[in-house]
Amino acid sequence: MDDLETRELRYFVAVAEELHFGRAAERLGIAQPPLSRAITQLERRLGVRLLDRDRRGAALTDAGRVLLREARTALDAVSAAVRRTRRAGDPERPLVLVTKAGASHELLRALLDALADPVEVLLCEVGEQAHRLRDGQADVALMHRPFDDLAGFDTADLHTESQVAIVPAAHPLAARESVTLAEVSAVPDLPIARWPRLDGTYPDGPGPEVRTQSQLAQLVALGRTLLVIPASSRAWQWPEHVAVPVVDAPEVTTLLAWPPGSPVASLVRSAAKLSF
Amino acid sequence: MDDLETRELRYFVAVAEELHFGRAAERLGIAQPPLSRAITQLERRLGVRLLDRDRRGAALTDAGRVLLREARTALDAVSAAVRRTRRAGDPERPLVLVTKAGASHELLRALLDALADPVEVLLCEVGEQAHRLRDGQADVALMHRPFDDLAGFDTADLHTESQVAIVPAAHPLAARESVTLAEVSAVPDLPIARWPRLDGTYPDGPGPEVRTQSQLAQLVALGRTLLVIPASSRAWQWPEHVAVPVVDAPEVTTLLAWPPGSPVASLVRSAAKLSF
DNA sequence: GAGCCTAATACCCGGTGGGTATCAGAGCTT
DNA sequence: AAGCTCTGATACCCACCGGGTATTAGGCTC
Repeated sequence: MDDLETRELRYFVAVAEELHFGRAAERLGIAQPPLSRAITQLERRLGVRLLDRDRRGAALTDAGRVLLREARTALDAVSAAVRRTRRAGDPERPLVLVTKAGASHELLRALLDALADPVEVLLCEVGEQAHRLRDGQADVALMHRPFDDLAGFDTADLHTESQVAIVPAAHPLAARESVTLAEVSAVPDLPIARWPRLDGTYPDGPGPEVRTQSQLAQLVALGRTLLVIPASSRAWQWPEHVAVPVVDAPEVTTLLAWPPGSPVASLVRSAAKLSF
Repeated sequence: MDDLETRELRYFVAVAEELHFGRAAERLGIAQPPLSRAITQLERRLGVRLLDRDRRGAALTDAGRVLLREARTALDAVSAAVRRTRRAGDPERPLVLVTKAGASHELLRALLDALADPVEVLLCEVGEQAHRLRDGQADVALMHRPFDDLAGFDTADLHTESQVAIVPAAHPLAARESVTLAEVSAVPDLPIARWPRLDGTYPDGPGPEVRTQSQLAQLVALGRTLLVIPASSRAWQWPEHVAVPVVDAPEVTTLLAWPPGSPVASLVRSAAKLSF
């Protein structure tokens, strides 16, 4: 009566994301009628209307939005169970550490040295670490406060530092000893790039839209945007750019995060202590 | 190939908990042969041996222990999805707050007043709040640091206080201005009670074993054990007992906890600010 | 009103989850 | 040592249900 199967959750997520039964069915590799029936049955079992069907598709109800969020985390948890169990059965399983491209090499190197066991490093795009951790693709993540979403993880701080602005050497700001956030936000010819939100849409603003680190690097190199980043991120500093301290930007803490209850906790904590 | 159904997880959890196919099958309401087959199939699909079958039952492998832990959290997440979706579809859904019996009445009252919306209060035993939160039976929990397991939740502190020891008025310690943890631990005629661990076993020690608050209350009332608790817990202080400050006991923080990403976050945060 | 695009309904089929009956092997008991 | 007992595994069958195709039912556009 009240235990759903993951299949039903997958089906619902597909429909909720596509908002279209036909496309969702195609994505799932099944025909449209069984999918319609499955969703109807799901609604009957939950006793709740999830979608408002309409002549040109479907729209989520409030309850549907709740289920979409909950179903995603539940499916992640199931995936995590599969991945972690498989890895636990592998005799020479490496620890998987996920980090975004562009994190400090020195710190990463020191960390890998501190961990005696073999470690596999997985690179992902900005903001993706949490998801990799949640669905079991990684055991531990290198993340940054206050940027990354740390909700639901245990953490150990590694390093705290201030931020600098990366500007073309020829720009007026490049001569400054230091700048403020208000100043860098207001530079009209170097609007700050906009990252997508969790739902894939972009906030309004004058800056260019970017999805990946490499897109951003391209824009910075072209002198089309400026960038506020932790001081240690030397990878961004080409000869034709300079780094100017931003006095009132929040401190950035590089830290390790892992799912609560994971057996990596003790290992990682001691490594974090060792390396700093 | 790599997506399990919750049914398979439920079956495995039952076997892993009973360590006996027959009893597990009975608990699940199915016959033993299909259960054996399901577990075998699960092992084949994961490519990992989960149980060492034996003449007198079964024992978990390392991978099996991993799957047991992961499967429980995944099943909790699925239950949470069902509960929260049902509640989201209910037009006059109350917020469900879970607290252990014996928490401060004044604080709880102030909190309920601060929350404009109707709130349903759910009482549970010590240490059970986290589970109620994880499987969606509650939206927010009143918990205590450093006692409760806060892993995986967002929190807002409400109140911090020191601890006192509750001892019979006739006892020598009752005359003291203050005591230390070392002193109260060493009182031979009032050994501190032992609570079960997460797996249900008890740590060694001279004190009586308790499972519930009321059992403990009984023992305290009988003068068979002493108790170190936050100073505000007046409910424990009968006329024939006195409270003696414990100078080196850790401060106890009463706080609200909720699952990350929950829409109650903003509501609860503002209420927490209002009430203190 | 014709044509379309949507989701829902009708109906059939095959796979598989669950049932009973039975087997197989490792301790006990005597 | 033979047999009993308790375990999980195997064999086999059935019925349900998840998935398929064909079709219907609305509502929009032109």
